[in-house]
Amino acid sequence: MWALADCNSFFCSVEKAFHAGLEGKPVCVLSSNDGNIVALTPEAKALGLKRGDPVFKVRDIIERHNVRLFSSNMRLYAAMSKRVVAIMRRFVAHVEQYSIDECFCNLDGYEETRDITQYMREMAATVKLWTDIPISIGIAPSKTLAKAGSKFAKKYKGYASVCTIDTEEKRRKALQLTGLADIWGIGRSTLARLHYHGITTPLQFADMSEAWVKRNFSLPVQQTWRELNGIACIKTDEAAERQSICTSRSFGEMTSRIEDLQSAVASYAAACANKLRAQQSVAGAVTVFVTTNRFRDDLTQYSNNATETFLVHTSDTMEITRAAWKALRRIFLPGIMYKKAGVILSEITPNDAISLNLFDEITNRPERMKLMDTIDTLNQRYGTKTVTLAATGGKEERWHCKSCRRSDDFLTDIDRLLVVKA
DNA sequence: TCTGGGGTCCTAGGACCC
DNA sequence: TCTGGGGTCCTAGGACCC
Repeated sequence: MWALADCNSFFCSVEKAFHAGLEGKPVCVLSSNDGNIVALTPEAKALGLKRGDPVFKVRDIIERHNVRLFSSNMRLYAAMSKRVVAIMRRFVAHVEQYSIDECFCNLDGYEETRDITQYMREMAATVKLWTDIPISIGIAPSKTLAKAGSKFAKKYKGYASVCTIDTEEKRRKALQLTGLADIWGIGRSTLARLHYHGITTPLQFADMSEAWVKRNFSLPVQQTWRELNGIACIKTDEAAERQSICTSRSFGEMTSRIEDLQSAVASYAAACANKLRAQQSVAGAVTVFVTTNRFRDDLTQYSNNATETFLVHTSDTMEITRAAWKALRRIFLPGIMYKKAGVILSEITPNDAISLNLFDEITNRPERMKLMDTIDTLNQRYGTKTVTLAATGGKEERWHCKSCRRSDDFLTDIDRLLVVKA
């Protein structure tokens, strides 16, 4: 059996944990530049707000109902996520973290010694008590069914945080009552095709013959069909190392200056290189992309990307930045108002597998690796921007994201510890 | 005026090989 | 004049997820 533990309105719940008086209030967390709603509480949903809504379009609802807004602070959410997962691991040996706010817990073997529904309720209560984060848990023989179960647990108080689908009767009932679009693995396009075939509920879909599903759909949809029939076949075991690493941002203000793009690209390249070194890997290629604001039909639209490859795989910030700038120069056009840029590292391999190259132009690799180590250590100890390349620009660049409602780094910055007055 | 960021996997089609 | 069959690899784009 699998349990899927999902944090309720995770980003909002984290903010609520650090800002008193928000219980039962509508709260939203916004994307970078405070552009869109990316997370919201049930109270905010009840006002008609939706995930993805541009803030400026729903400004009147927000003001009328005094919705509390926060800029997203991913560092804070990641730190809280770590704590939540650590608590889950106290209860279950085999936990697969699936996303920042979801974990699959393998309950095989636990059934024999205890009531797993009660056990998961205990886990949820502990997470809530120790972190203030509410979670909902679904238990079922497959991950897809467990996810469906967690939605019931979230929706109906009666489940007391845990919904278990462990009989054929419960499975059929759950599939009858779940929306087809809410099933994990069924997106917009599959939904449309299922509708075309007259299928409107997950139960109808699950009851089709396997041959029919194979004839009409691709592998992932076939897997979903089997999972809905209680046959576990989806593997999520975290591939610890990413195959690509991307950092991209929309700018606070559009710009046509190559100097702005250069400092933005240098910052993103450095962020990518940090993530790369953190997972002890090296990359074989770097891609830079730039785009204009696709919502402005009054401006010339342009988007392009270019890739530079490395003779020797690397995680060296200076080398990656240099290559990223070279790629940028290849695609930069003057007179264009740019809105966004990004850097992607690919061809990622573990850094113990670096192969030497006869034509390598860098002769002091060991020293440069040591320099990177030192910089990483300094930045870990004294804050992420303590040592950077001058190329990343100053503290106040016009292209920097606007996020005026950002919470402090309560969990990762010693100077930002919450002060409690009792 | 203001519209997110970061991933994975699959598949179809082209290029190339014999 | 007739113009095959089987395979691999790569890539772009689609679909999906959070």
